[in-house]
Amino acid sequence: MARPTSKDVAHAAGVSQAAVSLVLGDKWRGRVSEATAERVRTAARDLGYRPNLAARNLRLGSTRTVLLVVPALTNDFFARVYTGAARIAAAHDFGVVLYPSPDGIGPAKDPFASARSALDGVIASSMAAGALADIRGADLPLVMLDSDPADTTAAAHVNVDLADGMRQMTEHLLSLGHRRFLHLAADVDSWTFAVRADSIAHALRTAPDATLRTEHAPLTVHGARAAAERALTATTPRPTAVLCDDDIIAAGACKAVRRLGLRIPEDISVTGFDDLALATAVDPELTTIRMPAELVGERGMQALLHVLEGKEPQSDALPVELIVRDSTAPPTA
Amino acid sequence: MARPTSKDVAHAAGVSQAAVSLVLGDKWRGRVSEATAERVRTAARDLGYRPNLAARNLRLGSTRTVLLVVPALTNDFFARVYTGAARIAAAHDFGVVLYPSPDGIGPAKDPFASARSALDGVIASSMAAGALADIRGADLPLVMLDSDPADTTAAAHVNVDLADGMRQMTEHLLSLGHRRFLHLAADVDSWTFAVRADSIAHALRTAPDATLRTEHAPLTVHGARAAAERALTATTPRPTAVLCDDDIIAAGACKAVRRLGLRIPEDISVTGFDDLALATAVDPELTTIRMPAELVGERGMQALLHVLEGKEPQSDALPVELIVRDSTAPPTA
DNA sequence: AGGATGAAGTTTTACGTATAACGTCCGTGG
DNA sequence: CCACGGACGTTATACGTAAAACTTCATCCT
Repeated sequence: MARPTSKDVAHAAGVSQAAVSLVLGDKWRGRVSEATAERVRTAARDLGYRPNLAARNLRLGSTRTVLLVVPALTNDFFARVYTGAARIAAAHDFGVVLYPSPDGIGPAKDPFASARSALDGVIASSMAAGALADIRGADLPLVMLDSDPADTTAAAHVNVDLADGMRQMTEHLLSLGHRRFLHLAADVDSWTFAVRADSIAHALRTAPDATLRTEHAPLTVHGARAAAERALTATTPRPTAVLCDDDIIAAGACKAVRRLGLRIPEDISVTGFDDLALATAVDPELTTIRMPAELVGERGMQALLHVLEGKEPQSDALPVELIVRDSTAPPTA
Repeated sequence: MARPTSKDVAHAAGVSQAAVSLVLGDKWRGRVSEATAERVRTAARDLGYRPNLAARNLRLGSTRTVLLVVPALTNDFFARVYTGAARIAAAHDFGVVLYPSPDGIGPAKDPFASARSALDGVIASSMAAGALADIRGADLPLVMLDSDPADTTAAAHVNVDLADGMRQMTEHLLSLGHRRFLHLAADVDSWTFAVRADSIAHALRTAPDATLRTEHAPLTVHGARAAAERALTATTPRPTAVLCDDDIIAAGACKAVRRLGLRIPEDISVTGFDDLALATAVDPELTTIRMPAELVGERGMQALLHVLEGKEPQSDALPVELIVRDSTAPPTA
């Protein structure tokens, strides 16, 4: 038989469709007797009734579903953001649908083809500058995570104190005695990486004798390895510390250093960013900056829920933490 | 103003709502004049009209959306499966919604809370034995990837020739001269891992002098490291080759080997499985088995589309490939 | 006694879309 | 001169649900 509807349940229980809706919607205290309610419930169970979500969404004018747009799935930062967002959503009887932007960090082309469900709102994390055109056009409430706070198309922002993170990292290296730096910057035009570069430059002003070379690297281990190798061989005297925009880039940098026959951290210190699972999967384990990823997801969802309720959300910069592991040490030269 | 409906567009263009639906649905050849059609289109554009998906889904009785259930997001195998599935889906004007089972490889609790959009079907990848109860109860067409073909609740299966993969890997090590094996098995009751164990046992029958010890390890780098350390110190004489169920476990095993002061591959060979990004991010790069992950996603989606059209899908085992890198070598002892 | 109250339902309506069924006008062939 | 079929639309209806508005009947207070 075809999928049973509430009308079928009503017929089976000998009541009207409205009664079924009341009972199953748990809004029947004082409107339907306990006996009838029980009859409806068993009828529904016997028929295997599942409400038609499309009809409910149409009726209610809301789907209690939000879209989370992320640039990549292979990065567990986003997995943790999702976890946090989904937890808060579940507590408010909302669902989260995940849309990985197909080109990695790049334009999000028609995310609504991927999730044709009607949506109540959108959360976008760490997206590149012009990547959200389609989403903006949809006039849905938008919360941006880890993105330029100056972007006014978003109803709210949730950001991590990245500048403080890169400052802490740079000062960590300075205090170890490093003065010649290589910055392996992600080859992506996104706010989150621009902040890192600024912050390094700013932190180095306190050390006038420090030198900084910047090299751009793709967000893959092998691409980053090639870029690091290039930069390390081309720069004399050789840098003693490599600041990477990301743990993935750092993993590539480590491979490059070893390829050149050098040791980490004795000859060169390497630092990551994000504290991905990768950071402790490689040898040596990376000194890095831990992002409160789940908290970012939670705050993002809370902000969106506030927007949906018409309240004004507040946004503040969440703190990060410097995690010192085995990839940094004082320079020997 | 509130979101415009097709009725608003009709009013603006001076036609009936039906005409709007015909024009925008691209089903108007011979029913509406080109001039009127153009008027409707500009009116729709001016008002920023977007069709209400919930209403359309209700009317059509189909959402052209399928759910992809995966056990984890941090594993790029699943990211690639998604990519393949989404590509095929897009070509057929379908969307894919991703549901990461919250407990990693474990029970999928109410996936429909996560994607309350009505769904036309479900694809589930590599899920543990009893993890799909809720999905089965939803009486939606179900395609299973990388799962027990004997499970008859699925309308179709897409599998990779894992047995052949583990056979190739075992024979690779045998041909290098290894005889003392440690199998680091994933601590998960799922078909995909059961096959690996069987296949190793089967392949070792051709070498009567070979010994095999099996140790269970969690699917995390650190958990696997601990398990590997335990097994390697407890077994004498020490194994010369470690067969891991997964690249993540292999990464942990590598850390364990180095902690014991041994070298890879000179003292101990370590093998992975899946060819994740991690396999080439660690040092040495892992000898592993490459899975045709995107192809799995594509075939899965094709099978589901066939089921939805009432056709019978065919299922065959996709081939894998042995990738020899730097983590395996002949034993020196 | 008689209206007010409340329990236990039912009838009706609306959500926005897609499409089947139905009109209307006009040119044309017989 | 009239029936007939295309071109160009419109009107009406159904999808399944939630909830407002209404009915019915028994009880209770004054």
